[in-house]
Amino acid sequence: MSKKLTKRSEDYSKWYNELVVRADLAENSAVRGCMIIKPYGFAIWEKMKEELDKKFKATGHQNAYFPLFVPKSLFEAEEKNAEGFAKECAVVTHYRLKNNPDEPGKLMVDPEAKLEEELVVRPTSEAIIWSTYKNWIQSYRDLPILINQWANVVRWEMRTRLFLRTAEFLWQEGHTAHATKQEALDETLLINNLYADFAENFMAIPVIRGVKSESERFAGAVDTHCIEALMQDGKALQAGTSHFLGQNFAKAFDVKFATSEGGLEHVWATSWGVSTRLMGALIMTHSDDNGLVLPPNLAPIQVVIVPIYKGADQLEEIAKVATSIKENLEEKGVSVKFDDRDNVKPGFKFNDYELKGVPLRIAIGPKDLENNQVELARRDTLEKSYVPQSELADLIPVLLKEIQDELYHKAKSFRDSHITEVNSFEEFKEVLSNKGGFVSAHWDGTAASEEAIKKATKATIRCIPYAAVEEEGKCVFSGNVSAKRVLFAKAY
RNA sequence: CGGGGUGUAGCGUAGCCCGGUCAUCGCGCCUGCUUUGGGAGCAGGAGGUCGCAGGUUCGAAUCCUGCCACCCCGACCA
Repeated sequence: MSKKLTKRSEDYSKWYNELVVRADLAENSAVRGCMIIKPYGFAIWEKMKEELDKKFKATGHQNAYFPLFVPKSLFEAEEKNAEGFAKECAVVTHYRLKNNPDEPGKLMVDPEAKLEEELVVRPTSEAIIWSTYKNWIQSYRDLPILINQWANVVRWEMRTRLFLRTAEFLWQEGHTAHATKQEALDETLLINNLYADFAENFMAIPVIRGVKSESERFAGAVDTHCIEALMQDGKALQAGTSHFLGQNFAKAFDVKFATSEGGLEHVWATSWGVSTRLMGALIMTHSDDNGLVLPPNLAPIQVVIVPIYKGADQLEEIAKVATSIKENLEEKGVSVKFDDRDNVKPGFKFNDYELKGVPLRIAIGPKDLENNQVELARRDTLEKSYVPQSELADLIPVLLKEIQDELYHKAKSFRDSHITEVNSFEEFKEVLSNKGGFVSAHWDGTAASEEAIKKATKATIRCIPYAAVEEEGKCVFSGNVSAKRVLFAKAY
């Protein structure tokens, strides 16, 4: 394997895959389409979970857990939802293996142990959860129910890619039940905005908030809200979704509640989720030819200290200084690693931590001991400077904050410069194939035009932005009247 | 499921057309010494049913048949 990463500009997919593997985030498993998330990658995911969990709880949500298996009869209750996911379901049909009489030492599925009813491995949990909510809800006093679960789900995708599309993935899925339509609509919006805030302020990923067109809508939803991010190759990535489910699931599972006025009504619902796919967004938003670039908020190691020394005596001297710097920083809540491994040289460590995206690196050598300084290097800009040891504890927290902000602004200015307004289909195609990114265009609101555009360009409507202004226009494809511009892009 | 491709050490590969000291090279790994301010050098070493199963042949990584797996391009998708 070559030491240098494939260049991002040369082969974006190859760059991405190599980066994920070599930065120690994840790897393909022997199981078809499934991914192994390695400790370093999982530490990042845990930081994301922790922050999201905090936000969910601050808005009144609670965690719970529902079964992995969904009996087929429950799964098919909400027809649109079932139909939408039917093509990618793993299904459990048997519950026992036995010795294979024809092949000693091998096992076979015991045909006697066929399940009377097949179990669908959840691709999403609306069905199992709503069949449960039915038992929990009788009166308006039981509402709202605001529940989130951290879980794995399985979707048998034809083609998979690390983090972006795997057969099994980790996510959180919120499922709420409300007495009124307005309350459910508010919840849908609350969560989409919560996701946007999380993506932008915690992950430094700028996103566009909006609503999906009918054809991109979640199966079983009345409306799907989403946040859309833009990757460095000009393709869009759906980073999170929040669905207003109306009364679809309440009707499918017959969930009614007694109102305060003595009536009986169907419950209103939402569901929402973000997944390990956000890790893909993280990687593709910030990383470069040297490897991963992590926003300090997410970095398992925020500062690494690399000693440069000859002989054990010198290492000891450096270790004293390094340990004291480490302690001072840890007191301020900064996570620090002192890498005193003796089997690799400093140059190797420099490259390794750049590959892993550690935001700041401190190098300490004999020269620095003499001058009471350290060499401080930023991962994002690759800038190096010499800093007095005494200033580090104050400087570094400030610098980490600054890096966090600058990563966001850099990504945002890239994103903003890749939203192009077009007014003809020629222009549409030209921008899409030469520049990429989001194309802001008028659309007549019909599925037919959307489909035709997709066929001709591979671009789909990513969302109808909340911020879209009402203006008279003509659909870029059909020429029919349009009231606002929507965002198209090629997507992951 | 259509079209194309690939399976050789932990990873990446050469060899395959034209069968015969061809199992090659790089990375990694182990041991030792020297190194250490940007991916160390030298010396020695371990590691392989050449995807699986048949067949052709005196002889198969190489040719033939079947199977399996994976990758890329479509359809599907958080």
